[in-house]
Amino acid sequence: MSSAASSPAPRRTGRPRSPEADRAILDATRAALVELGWGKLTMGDVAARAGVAKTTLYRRWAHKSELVVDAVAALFDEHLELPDRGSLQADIEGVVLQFAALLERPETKTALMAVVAESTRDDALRERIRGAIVDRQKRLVLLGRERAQERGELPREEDPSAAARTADLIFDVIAGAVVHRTLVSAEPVGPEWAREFAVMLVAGLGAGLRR
Amino acid sequence: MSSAASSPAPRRTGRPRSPEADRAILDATRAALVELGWGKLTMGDVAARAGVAKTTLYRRWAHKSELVVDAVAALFDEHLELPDRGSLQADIEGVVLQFAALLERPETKTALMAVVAESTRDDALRERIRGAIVDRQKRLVLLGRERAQERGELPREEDPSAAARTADLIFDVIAGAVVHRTLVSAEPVGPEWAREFAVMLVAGLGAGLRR
DNA sequence: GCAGTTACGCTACGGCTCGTAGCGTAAGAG
DNA sequence: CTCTTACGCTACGAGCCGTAGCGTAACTGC
Repeated sequence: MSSAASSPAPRRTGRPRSPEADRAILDATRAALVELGWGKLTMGDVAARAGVAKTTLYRRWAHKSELVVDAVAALFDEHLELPDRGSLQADIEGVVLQFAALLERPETKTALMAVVAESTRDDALRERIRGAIVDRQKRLVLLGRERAQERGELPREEDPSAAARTADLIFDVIAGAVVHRTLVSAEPVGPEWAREFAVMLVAGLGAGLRR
Repeated sequence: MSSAASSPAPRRTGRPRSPEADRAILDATRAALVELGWGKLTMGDVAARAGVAKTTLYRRWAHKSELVVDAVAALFDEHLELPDRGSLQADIEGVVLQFAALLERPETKTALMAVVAESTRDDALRERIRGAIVDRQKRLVLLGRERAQERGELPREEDPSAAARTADLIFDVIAGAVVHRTLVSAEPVGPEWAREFAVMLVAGLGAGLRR
């Protein structure tokens, strides 16, 4: 969650913000993304769908991109997890298929790249994306590595900074490959692709760390 | 090149389109991307910068996204090549650094994700991006693999469809990782990162194909 | 209860961008 | 020298943005 404000004062006096309006707006945003896509989505349209005044919308989100980040982040919260599938390769295949399924959704597909594009010129937006989406994905990588180390599939790296760099590398490789395959190459990510990718990555990790 | 029209009839009668205007518009587009970014770039502004009437602009490009694709594609033409660096790993490092340098440019950084985002709802735009940008990148992958096979670093795959799938996989991994690192993680791609990435990928390729 | 504070819905607005139309003029082709 | 197309210019309706102003609703603290 953590819609708009959660910083210092949780607001103690006056009429509280309506949680129904929050939900209605985020739902309406996702519906609008599906029907119209990022480019044609307008604040006025979202407000109308949500049965809410436009001013109510602007009280919560200053810009379209922030609203969309929050709307999409909820999907990531719901649909990203990493059950133990028994091996590093199986875990990678699982998370790849899960992430790909998220990107196949029309809401996510049209919105994710757009907000990332805007974030290249907006530091606050980039931080919002990081906190709401990216960091949660990265946690899966850290968890998967921890499990693999417990299984003895990956060595434990002593140098913490090197370990962090490796985790970042793995994260960029996994997330980047899935995003590129789905959105740039516009090809589906099926079980075969996930398998081939995971095979390659596991082999690369083993060799790279065995140096 | 291949700016706007190159389809059937190269237009034989009447006043020809001004090549100076073409160049001026594309230059102005890149300049506007640097100063304003994708989001605030407007057709009117580009026309003014180029010293050209807005109507002249709309005669060539129907939408902002198509104009920007052509403007950015020229950069890819100029700055992407694959000199033989002697080994597969060195070739990968080289192309990664080259691609990353392109993505670090403010024009490219702000524009590339934006047009890809729009292309998820616009098939014509996706084809334009593919022809102007993606296919040229992919050629480097094919060239690099060919060289590696001549050096004996990679086996030759008999099944052509499997070979094509492998090439697509490699392409998505390389391009995706660099894009994700640069635009989502917002971390620089330096020689160390390129080395670690290339080491991992080469190891993964060797093992994956050795099955 | 009652005052204080904040959220809400509604309306209206100026400002900006879009994409097009209409005109007179410029530049090549036959 | 005519035909055809490109060009610059101006003007325009349409749509969206983000805000202001108002009266009303909801909740807190005295």
